[in-house]
Amino acid sequence: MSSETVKRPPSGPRAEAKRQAIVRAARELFLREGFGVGMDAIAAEAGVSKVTVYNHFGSKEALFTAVITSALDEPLAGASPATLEGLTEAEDLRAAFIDAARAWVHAVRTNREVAALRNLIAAEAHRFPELGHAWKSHGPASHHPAVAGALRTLADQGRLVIPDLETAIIQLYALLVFPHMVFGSYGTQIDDDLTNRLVIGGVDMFLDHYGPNQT
Amino acid sequence: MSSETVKRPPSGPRAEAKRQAIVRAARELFLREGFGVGMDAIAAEAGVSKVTVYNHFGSKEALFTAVITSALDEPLAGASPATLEGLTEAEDLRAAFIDAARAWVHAVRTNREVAALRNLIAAEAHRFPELGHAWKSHGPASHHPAVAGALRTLADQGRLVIPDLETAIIQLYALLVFPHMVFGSYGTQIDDDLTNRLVIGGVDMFLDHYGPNQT
DNA sequence: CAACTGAACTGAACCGTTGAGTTCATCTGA
DNA sequence: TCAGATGAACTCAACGGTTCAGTTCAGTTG
Repeated sequence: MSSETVKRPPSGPRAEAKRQAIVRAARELFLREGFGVGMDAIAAEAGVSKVTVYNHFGSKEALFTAVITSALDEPLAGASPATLEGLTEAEDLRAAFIDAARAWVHAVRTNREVAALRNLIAAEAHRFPELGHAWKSHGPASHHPAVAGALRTLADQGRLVIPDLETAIIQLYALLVFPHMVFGSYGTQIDDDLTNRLVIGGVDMFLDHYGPNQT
Repeated sequence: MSSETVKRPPSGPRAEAKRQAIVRAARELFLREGFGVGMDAIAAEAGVSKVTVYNHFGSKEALFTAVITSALDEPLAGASPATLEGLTEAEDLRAAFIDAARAWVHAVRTNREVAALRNLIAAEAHRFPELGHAWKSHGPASHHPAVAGALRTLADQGRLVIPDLETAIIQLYALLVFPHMVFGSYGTQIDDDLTNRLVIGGVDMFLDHYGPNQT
């Protein structure tokens, strides 16, 4: 009888290179054209034979999930945790807050791919139910704890008065990053000037409300 | 020569009923299954022959745009403009503000279909470029002027101090409705209790910052 | 009321295309 | 040598859209 080779993904150094090229091309095309893009197009974009694609990933759906999961681990959070940490020991809280907010907003604004990914997943969620969960857990929840920790520390230091931490966190997100996410999903972008005013105004509003001077 | 009948959509009482049934079924299936759903399925769901569908709408794309545009005119804004108007002549500004905000948030939260529609359009935007524009103009921009008017009036009355109206409007949206839109597009919903805290906290934060007592 | 009319509807078969996935003989490079 | 890559040709199913012969139904006429 024959050698009974069950279909397994190829391994080896060159195989890995091809694999990366395929994922990269697939990601780009999925993002640009949606899930409806053809496998031939993906193979061509990757500079690879269609058969090779099917040797690595057994199906289009498997390739799609591979793209999503790989994209999930990669660009997480940007530089936000570092600046968030520095917040608790800053001398000028408002200035440090504005700096951190600016970096954070910049990360959200430039990563247009993240928004596109979210739309893709939402649109194709019915075909990949388990992907929604993976996305949600890797989404904003990832550096959510960092923000929570920073706010709690500031409250413990007496520099902020936060009666309801959960609400405060969402409000902070809302004032700083949600506008860019919402407008982005509408296809429009907030210009630099308005972005700046939103950062400063948002921070001032937040500190105005939760600062120790006020009730 | 022959009767030269150019293809025109059927008219008459019975035709109109069928047409509505088709649009309703198509909307439901597009929302649930995405644009990839088959015309046969839509016809079946509408209790109608596929030919009838093609007699009314010449193509799948035409049907899709019909669904979108019909959905655009229908549930607009809810009851927000009325409550917004009452704001400028309310005795207790905070209480009236909270009432208005609650109604507004409720409208956004219950209309889960609106969010799903937005995702659909975003996902299929490359196939229907003109639809994105129609959506944007009918989206939040529709009662945006009402909010702007109310805030301006309150500022003129001296009950609010708003140096930057554009920023203030976005902040109001951000504090009250954006959280529900963002979470909704992630597939999760904000529970009633947190919703309530966000409404009250958001209004307090806004009034705290823009009220005449503060700078 | 019965017969007629014509537009709208039906059901099923059908066509052409597209796209996922496979097969296979052949090439390539460590 | 041999696993992995290649390309071209192929299968198969789904889907958009059409055709057609026959049916429903609202309204009109005698």
